[in-house]
Amino acid sequence: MKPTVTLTEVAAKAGVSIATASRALSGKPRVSREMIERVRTVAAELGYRVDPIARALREGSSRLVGMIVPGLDIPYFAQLVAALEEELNRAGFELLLADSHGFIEEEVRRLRVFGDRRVDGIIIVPADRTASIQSLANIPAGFPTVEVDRATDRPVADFVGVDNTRGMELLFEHLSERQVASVAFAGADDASTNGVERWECFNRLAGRHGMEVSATYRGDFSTQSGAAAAEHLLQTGPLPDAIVCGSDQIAVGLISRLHKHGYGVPGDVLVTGFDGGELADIFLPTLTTVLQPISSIAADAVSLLVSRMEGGTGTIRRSLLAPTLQLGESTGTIS
Amino acid sequence: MKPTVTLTEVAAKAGVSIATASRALSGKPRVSREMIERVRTVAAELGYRVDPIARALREGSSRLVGMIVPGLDIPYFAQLVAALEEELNRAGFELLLADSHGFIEEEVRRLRVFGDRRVDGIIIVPADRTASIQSLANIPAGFPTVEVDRATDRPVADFVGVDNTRGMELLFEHLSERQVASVAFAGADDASTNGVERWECFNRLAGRHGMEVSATYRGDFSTQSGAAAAEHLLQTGPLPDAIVCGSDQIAVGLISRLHKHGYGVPGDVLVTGFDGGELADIFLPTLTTVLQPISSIAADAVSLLVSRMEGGTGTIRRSLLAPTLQLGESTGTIS
DNA sequence: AACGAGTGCGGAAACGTTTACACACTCTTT
DNA sequence: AAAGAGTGTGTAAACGTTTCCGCACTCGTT
Repeated sequence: MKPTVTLTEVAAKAGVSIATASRALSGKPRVSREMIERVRTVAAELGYRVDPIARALREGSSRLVGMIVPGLDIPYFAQLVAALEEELNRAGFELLLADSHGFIEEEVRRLRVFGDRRVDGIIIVPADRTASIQSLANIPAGFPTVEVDRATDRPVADFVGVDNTRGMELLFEHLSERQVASVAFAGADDASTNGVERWECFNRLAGRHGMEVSATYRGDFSTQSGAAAAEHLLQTGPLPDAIVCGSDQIAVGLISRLHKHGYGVPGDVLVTGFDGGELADIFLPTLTTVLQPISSIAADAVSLLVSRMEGGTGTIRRSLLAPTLQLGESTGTIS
Repeated sequence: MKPTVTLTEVAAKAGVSIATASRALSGKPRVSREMIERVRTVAAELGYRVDPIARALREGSSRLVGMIVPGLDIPYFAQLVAALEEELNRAGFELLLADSHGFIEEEVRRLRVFGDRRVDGIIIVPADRTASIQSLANIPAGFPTVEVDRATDRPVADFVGVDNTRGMELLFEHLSERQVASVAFAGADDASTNGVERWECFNRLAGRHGMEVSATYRGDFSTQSGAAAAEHLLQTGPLPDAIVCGSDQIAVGLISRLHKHGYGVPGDVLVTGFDGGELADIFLPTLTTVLQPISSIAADAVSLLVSRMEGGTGTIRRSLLAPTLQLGESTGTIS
């Protein structure tokens, strides 16, 4: 699978030096109009395509972007990767994908490989809010990097993610309309900024809307965690009017478990999710959730990355994108 | 993000030529024991790591494996990618990921880029049973390639996937035990081998078990298709005893839609899925489905690929892995 | 008429490896 | 004692680009 036709051959056939051929093809100045024309034609005839490896060696850049996620099998991350891959491709980059499985050591290891491979930029969903700061410290300062979905505590790179505050506000407005007086929280622990922020927003907004907080459970974003939350809530007392969950996965895990214990949603308790996507639409009941603007996140992340790669310097940016409320049956029949 | 320390520096510090240094590090013969020791120590001290780009240019291989899937946002493919990424990494390869979105043109375009990038192998889930033969024709004969999950009609590369026949047999044995007398099918069209095979198996096995086939619907593997199937079945007459679906997505889409029309599962009709995974476990009702041996598929695919890369020649292989039956509530309460 | 600036092109170096080849040396074999 | 077979090491070429630099030439300006 070696390059069939090299620049040397193109140059030879066009009767010019490889220097001129290179300039003609790459659109660099100091080449005459007709020369450009001639070389281009020959190149097209021969089906020449520049060898990315040779170019990378010479230029020190590869038109490759490395991405690290903590768990590809998590639907939300899969969607994120899908959106980013498309966006990167549109911008002319290939995607080098790695899964950290949530381990810091894996994260640093894969980041190192990315460095060796001379990726032009890095997209990362940090495994841990604090520990990942160390992983990212291995990246040279100013290297095009963007954190997606979750941020690190100290702003060490550009960040693009959903506006958790706005999302929770939308949810509480809705719950308020539904006359909810008591709420419980089933979310994630402090390992991720999303875990922290959604939790803080929950408390603040429950207070602001005068709702009583009956119980809280914090694990991770998985369905198993949702099930565990259900058990916890059932043990600590009577169910509240509504349960706010940190992700759709948690919500369905929780609903599923409540169901096993004979409690129905929205009959016995209202439930909300966070993320949106296919799961929310097809689950029974369908989920009232906060719909993440995934394509916007992807587009924003890539454009941020590209601007950095083009030398765009300046202070670290933080881009929070507004989500939308998606109504489902889990907070009552849709009117 | 350039390599900080090169082989030249290591050689200089060790007081040897770069040739010897290279041989010492790569474990090639014709170097003395103590020299290997010396160079290795110096390399470690300096934190030297070989530059994959320079090596790729020289050797013509990159320790990169390209993978193409038709839709990363499809949960099953996401899981497959996750499993393969892990397996590849274990074998010392990085994953270059591309999404064809099911389009042949995208497929050939991305394959071409893979070629330019000198990937050492290709893993592909063909977009189309027949059209993808042409895409794959662009790959030089004998180039390490493996089709996963779906095969092309003509065997043009090694294939690893689930044993559809076995899977469907497991399902029908189960349905037979449940005294099912009439069945309907909601599966995918002829674009993929899985679509074809599961359909053929369904017909064959329904016949063998003496079940009446009430209706059939064939779209794609999505939940939308499942919903459409539900509508179709409801229109064509009374519901059968059981509905066999071509994927879990179809199953949940179908159940969801049946629910909207007031029909319950397993109360009014039994439903089976195909694939297994989180969705099947948490849906209400949980799904009786055929659990794909994803890790085995991934392991097999990579080992097949690696053996080809090591020069393993020989006839094209076809590896069908046995799935297992996973019981859920959708075919009746679990005893 | 001489000069400087600008333009078009080619030669060759450089990116960091791996490896073919040559050389020197040590044993073993005749 | 000469030849042959290893063994350890170094020199240099090669992979395919991009680009620095130098040369030749054409203008427009003094």
